Amino acid sequence: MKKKIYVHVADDHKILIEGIIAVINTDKEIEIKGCSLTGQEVIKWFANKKNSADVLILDLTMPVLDGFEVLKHFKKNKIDQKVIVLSSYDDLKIVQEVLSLGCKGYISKNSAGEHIVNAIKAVANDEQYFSTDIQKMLLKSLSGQKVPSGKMPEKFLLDSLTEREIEVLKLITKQYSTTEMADLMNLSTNTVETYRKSLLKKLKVKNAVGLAMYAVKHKIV
Amino acid sequence: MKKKIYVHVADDHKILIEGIIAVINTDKEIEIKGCSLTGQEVIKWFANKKNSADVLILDLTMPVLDGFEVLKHFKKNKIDQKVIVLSSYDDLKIVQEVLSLGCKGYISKNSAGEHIVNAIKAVANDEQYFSTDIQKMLLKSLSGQKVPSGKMPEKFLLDSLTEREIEVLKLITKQYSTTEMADLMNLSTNTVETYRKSLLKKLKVKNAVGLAMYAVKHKIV
DNA sequence: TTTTACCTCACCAAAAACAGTGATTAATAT
DNA sequence: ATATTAATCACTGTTTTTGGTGAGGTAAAA
Repeated sequence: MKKKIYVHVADDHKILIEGIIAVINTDKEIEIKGCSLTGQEVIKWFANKKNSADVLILDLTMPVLDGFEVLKHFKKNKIDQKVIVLSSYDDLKIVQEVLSLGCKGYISKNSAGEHIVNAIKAVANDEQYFSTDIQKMLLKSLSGQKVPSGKMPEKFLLDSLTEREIEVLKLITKQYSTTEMADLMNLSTNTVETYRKSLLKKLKVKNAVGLAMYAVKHKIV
Repeated sequence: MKKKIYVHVADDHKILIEGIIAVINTDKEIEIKGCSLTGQEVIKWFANKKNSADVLILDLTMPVLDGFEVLKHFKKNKIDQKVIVLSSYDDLKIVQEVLSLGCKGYISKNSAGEHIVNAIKAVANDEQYFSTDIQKMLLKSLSGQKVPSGKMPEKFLLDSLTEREIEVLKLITKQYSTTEMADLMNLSTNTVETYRKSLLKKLKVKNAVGLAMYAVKHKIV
């Protein structure tokens, strides 16, 4: 019998935690050592010297403190905690961000539950682990290919807009047409259209209405 | 041995589905009869006469068609399907909305997994079921107390416009194109365009973005 | 120094939106 | 009985948006 692997699970949805526990319990080698519903709880739990876990399964979107904050906390305080991120986001930038923050594995929530068990074992054994969709994405980017942007938290989307794009976005919400904007900004209509297309792509919406709704939601207007 | 209860699960996150299945499998009385990842899949599944389920567990946020649209489809086509909504939203208006659309139970994703089993049994037995947090909220509102608004998607209500126009307006804010609306509402594109033009005239705006902004301004967003 | 990000513009093609006019039916109100 | 309103659809246009590809210049960063 190998040594047991102890795991801590953090996600704001209890039901998902229970699902993970159910999946993990099918494997005798792994044991749950506790779970948290917020990033704050995670940090508190690991701050207690009586607590420890070989692997932390970490969701990125949680109230109070999110997964990014937890990873930053570990890095800042030089706590060498093995972390597997379990997220519904599948954007390259997000993956790169958490990897730079020291996470050792990344599993998309869209992948099958068995992957969690494999990931835990790999990471506990000082390897890295990525679910197949994430693996493909990383390989693609390493081979220099462009990776289309995927689902990601909105705070990242906002940052990715340039000044000009935000200008155009504001004018769109004021019902300006492309020619009117080009006039006002002293640009060619082609240029304005380029920004328009770039906005659609970056914010992952279908049309100008989607842009307007996004702008409202994020108080850009 | 009682008669088995057959259940269909719809959620865009496979892992959550697996979690639910794991929880449900602890109870011999209940059996999974299929699952869907989008609202469109749900509708298609139930449209097939070979398929049926006593209870549908329904997420509200799904791609292609969301949970609201699924409930609307059932109501419109007078399909008497027992539905339990499983959502991360905990706003009173959302709960009222889905109840008015005929749903029989509402479980917050923050509640423990055992509730799902209880909910399924209750609803299969023609009762209603709400997780404790939702119950508290409903009681509070029934006793006339104000309920603070919780997490919710974008919703609104409007006057002076006809029902059909409001429907179209709602869909426009969701980035539907005219053909998509015509498809969904079983109308000709000409008709939908008529509503569109009528909206532009009545609300005195230039384009679809103006409509969307109006919708936002005159409602709860 | 090389790479990357941003701003700028062009050309092409298809899809969608916008504009106006008019018409039928059914229900409702006067 | 008649007028109004809502819902439905058609025909014919023009304008705008959307999608894709490509590319030059500049400034900052690695």
